[in-house]
Amino acid sequence: MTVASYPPAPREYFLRDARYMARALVGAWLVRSAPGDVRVVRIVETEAYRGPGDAACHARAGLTRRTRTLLGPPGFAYVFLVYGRHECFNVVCLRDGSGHAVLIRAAEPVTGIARGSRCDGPGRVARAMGITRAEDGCDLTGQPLYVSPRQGRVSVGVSARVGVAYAGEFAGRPWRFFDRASAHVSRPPASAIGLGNGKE
DNA sequence: CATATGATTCCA
DNA sequence: GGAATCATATGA
Repeated sequence: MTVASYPPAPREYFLRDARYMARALVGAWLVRSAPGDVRVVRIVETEAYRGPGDAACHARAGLTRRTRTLLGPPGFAYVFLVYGRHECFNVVCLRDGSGHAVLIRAAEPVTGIARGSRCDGPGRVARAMGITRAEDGCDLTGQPLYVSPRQGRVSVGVSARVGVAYAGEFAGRPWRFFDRASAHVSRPPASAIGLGNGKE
């Protein structure tokens, strides 16, 4: 397999609500293609963040230094630091100023990922792909970092988002999506099907 | 300027 | 179970 097997998605691919974008990204590929550094992972878990009206979305703060790319045009990377140590990688979508984005929460190593390096968990995905805040605002429709659409079918599970308990009624919205067949989802899918996970 | 906290991970 | 660790957002 070469990078040619994973063509970049065009801008139009990103012009949709985060709910649909998040679902579409399950099974899609995230590719880093730079001279001497080719990495590919298969996305298996995502979450939708839906703009200023979503109490869990950073866009609720309005236009600030941090939300500049989140509130920018679709098809670009929104990368932020959480808990002072972990970078989180998001795909901005829908339309310029909408504040919609999809958090990539977990992936499966495909190519160029160091052996033993895990990709389950948003901080780990970013680290495995070498994504830092330096990539914030990066255009995702071409090299060096891009998304390649899913090939084939995927059975997608749905659950509430993780780590957003502070968001009131929005904490329970079923805006997390994952590949039911993947062993690399960051949390047990059991929490997903409404059976509860013993917490919260 | 001061302070609280987080879209998490790692270790005990 | 709890600490780590710092940029951001918010309020004085």
